[in-house]
Amino acid sequence: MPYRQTALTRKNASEKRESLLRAARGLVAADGFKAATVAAIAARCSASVGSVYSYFDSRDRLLAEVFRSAANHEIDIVREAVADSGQQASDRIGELVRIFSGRALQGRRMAWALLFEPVSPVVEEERLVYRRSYTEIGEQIIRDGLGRGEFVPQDARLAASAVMGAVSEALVGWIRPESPQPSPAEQSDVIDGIRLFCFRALGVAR
Amino acid sequence: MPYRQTALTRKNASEKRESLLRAARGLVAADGFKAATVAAIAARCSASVGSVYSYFDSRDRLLAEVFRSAANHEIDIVREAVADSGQQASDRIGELVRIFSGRALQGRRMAWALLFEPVSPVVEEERLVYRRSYTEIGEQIIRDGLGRGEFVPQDARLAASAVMGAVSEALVGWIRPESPQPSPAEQSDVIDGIRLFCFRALGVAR
DNA sequence: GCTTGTTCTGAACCGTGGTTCAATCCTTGG
DNA sequence: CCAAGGATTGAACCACGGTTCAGAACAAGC
Repeated sequence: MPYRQTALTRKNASEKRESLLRAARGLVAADGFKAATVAAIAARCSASVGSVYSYFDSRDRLLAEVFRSAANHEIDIVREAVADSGQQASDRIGELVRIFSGRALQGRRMAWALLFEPVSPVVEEERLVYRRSYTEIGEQIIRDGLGRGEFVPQDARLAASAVMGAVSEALVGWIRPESPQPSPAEQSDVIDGIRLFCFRALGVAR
Repeated sequence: MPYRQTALTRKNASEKRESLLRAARGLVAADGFKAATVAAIAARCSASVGSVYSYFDSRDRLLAEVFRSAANHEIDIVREAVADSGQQASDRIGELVRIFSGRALQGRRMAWALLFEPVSPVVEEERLVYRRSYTEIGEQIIRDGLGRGEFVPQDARLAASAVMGAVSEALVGWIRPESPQPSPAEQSDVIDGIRLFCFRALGVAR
């Protein structure tokens, strides 16, 4: 029974669809994609395994949708925070690093799921888009900064990748599910450390 | 039939063990850990599936051993290249980045397997050690450089992680199996770009 | 209430690849 | 040449979770 659009026949079809997505998202936020089995998702909605397949083609597509919505939510927040309203590019990069890291350290399980957890190729596809989005945001800011002579001349694309890599790697130790929640003091130390590292790397004029 | 030490009973037992490891390593180097199925490994040695289990407890342990030996080989090369013999710490970090990146761009499939390919938890354990080794090498050099006043004061551990992250992320696009082999010119551009990025980040006095 | 169409249910199915083990082959010592 | 024990073989087994689908439950129209 391939997935058909049922919104026209049942007025609460899309509502149930949403509810399944929310259930899956909850499971992912609590224990990662691995925990979001079809059975667990269905159970959370007091629905049956089979009914999930009336709303989604496959578990992979369902999870891809969960990934997309969670990722978009994150990206919107970051994009909002670094929107160009005339400040220094370095401040905008600083905000990018700060918001990204801060949210990751707050919602560690979800951050880990979005950034690092092994997932199926279909979901990995979404992750690629997600990472690229961040890199593009960074790249644009760096390009702006280069235009204003705020940064040392360099390849903006490479620099943006390297910044994202530096941030991710510096965070991964703190985000990994088996590691303990860092204290607020540790959190701000890490974030400040990364910010400064990135500022120096970009050659921010002081 | 759990794995027993057979070296005492068959003088070519350890030889066959080696041969299985070499076969597995070849498969990993060609197509990643995923391609190293027990059947494929056995076939490469004209051995049977079952006999693999006379030499190894499980596929996971076999692959963990493959990972360890390949990783140690890489690390030895890097360690050799950055051994302290009185140069500037910045040159040593430069070499670390150069050798690491150069080798990754050369043996892309193996680099991808060691750095990024999803693997079982048992093998992931080895990867953790592997990454930590690189970070520790970097950390030590940075610490030396800080002692000599070559770098701007900073947390050596964080800086080393960030450097490794920056390098990995800048490389991943070029290493990913589905991406095409970069030309020599592109390779040296990337490597030089990352080197400079890291130099700036560390605040190398110029 | 009956008919017809729609949704829901969950036990059975399936694909994959690691693992086992009884049968067989080989080697060694006498 | 013949045991006896270790090594080898590979088909059968198993675990796992996603997927299916025949039947049950339900809703709508008459």
